Amino acid sequence: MTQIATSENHPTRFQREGLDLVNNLVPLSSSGFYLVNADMQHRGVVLRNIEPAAERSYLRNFQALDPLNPALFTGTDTRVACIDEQLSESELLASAYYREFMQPMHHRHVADMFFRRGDDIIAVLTMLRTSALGAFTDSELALLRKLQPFLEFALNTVYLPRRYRERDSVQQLYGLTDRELDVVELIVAGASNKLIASDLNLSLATVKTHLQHVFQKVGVSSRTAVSAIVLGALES
Amino acid sequence: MTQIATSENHPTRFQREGLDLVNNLVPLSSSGFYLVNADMQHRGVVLRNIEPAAERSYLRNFQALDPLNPALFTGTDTRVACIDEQLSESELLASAYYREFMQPMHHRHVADMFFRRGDDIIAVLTMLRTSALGAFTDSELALLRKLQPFLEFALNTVYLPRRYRERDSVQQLYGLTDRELDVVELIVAGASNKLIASDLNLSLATVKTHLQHVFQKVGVSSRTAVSAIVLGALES
DNA sequence: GCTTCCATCATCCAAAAGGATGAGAGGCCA
DNA sequence: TGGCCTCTCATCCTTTTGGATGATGGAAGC
Repeated sequence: MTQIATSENHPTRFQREGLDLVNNLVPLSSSGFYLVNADMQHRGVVLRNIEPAAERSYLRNFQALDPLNPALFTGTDTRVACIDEQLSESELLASAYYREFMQPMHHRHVADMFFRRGDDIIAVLTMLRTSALGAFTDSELALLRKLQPFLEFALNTVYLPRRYRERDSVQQLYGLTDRELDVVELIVAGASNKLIASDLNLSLATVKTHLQHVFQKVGVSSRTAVSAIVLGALES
Repeated sequence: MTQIATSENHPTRFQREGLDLVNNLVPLSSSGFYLVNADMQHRGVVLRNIEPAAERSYLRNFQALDPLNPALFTGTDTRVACIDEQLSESELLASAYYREFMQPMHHRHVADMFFRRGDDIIAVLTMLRTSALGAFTDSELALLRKLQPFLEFALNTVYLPRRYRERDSVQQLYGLTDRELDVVELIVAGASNKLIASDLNLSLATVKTHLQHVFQKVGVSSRTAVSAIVLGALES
């Protein structure tokens, strides 16, 4: 999309690359890659062909009903879960989750790839198909299960440590709120306000408001200064 | 700043994980993952079922003859090269490279996956098969080619950042002139154009001209993106 | 209930940055 | 000498940022 998208520092680059990978390997109508914290809250959501409104609706109303809810898989060592393996077709089609959430979105088949740190699930890659695309075949699921270890390794060792360490220390140092920190992360990655707005699903006005608060807290008056100061603080 | 656990604690972990991945996905009799520097010297070699002596023999005597020598693929965008695509069977079997190197090691089929930073090849994952395992099929090669972008991305975020540390390397990396580099340095420090102008005793117009050239060379369109990219290249 | 944060969005205005283009002076080199 | 590069500066115009201010809904806490 823009030059920013290719920046190595972009916080969601890893997720986008991961989605590219699975989309190249198995046909999908929609997909998403989200990080979860200990409360199973979604963070850093990256979606392919899914409306942000659908994501919000899921979080608000349907997450608890999700047969692939990651909370159901903590303690197991499941790498890839497929909804067709969890429920029979008749069970699924009769469920409120299917009728009220999946069907309106034209999702028929779902497979989730789980990523763990220790026993905790720290990220989920969701793969969705319309009925036209057909069910996930055994060989596709086998492929995905072979893929999972490397993705999990890369996620744990190259991506999350940096991201989390940076986020925590910067947030504490300047007393930033969660949302302000989201904005700062993208500022440091070199994103424009417009890109930040679309990345975080905010209006431009909201981005600017957050940014003004950041300027106040950090004690500067330009985005580049924020970038310089934040990155400087991280080196010490 | 942030040290990446992989490169710090287990320098070859990334390569081992990568080899595990491809060995899980396609049957191989031997495999290797090596990093190369600008002179095509091997570094950080990790081998599966290959004698270190064979590697030394390759470097000493056969590298120059290798039809998959990465030097032959700089400037291309080949992701995965297969020896059977480069040479006909009769050509291969007649070659000194085959008779004196591959055959004694019982290698019959070879595919190499190349990893680049910009145009330079920075790493190669070599996959080897005995004749009993058969040639790499089109679908296997297709799978490997789909895998390559993600591996390349992950490799670049792990390994390469440390290669471009100093001011000099940033200048070389993007072909910046001295004056342009002066400007970049102040950009990264968070300075406004006005401040840069007064710091360097230039007019605002000159600063903007330099900056436009920098944008072109680095391939971005905003100062914050320059900052992000330069600092990203320097981070360890 | 009331207050205080947070997150969201809006409008209006001013300042800064970015894009396109031209151009002159000096150095270097074949 | 002519060509090429670097560094310098200019003008004109568009887009983006930053600053000020106000407003709403929700969550948390007293």
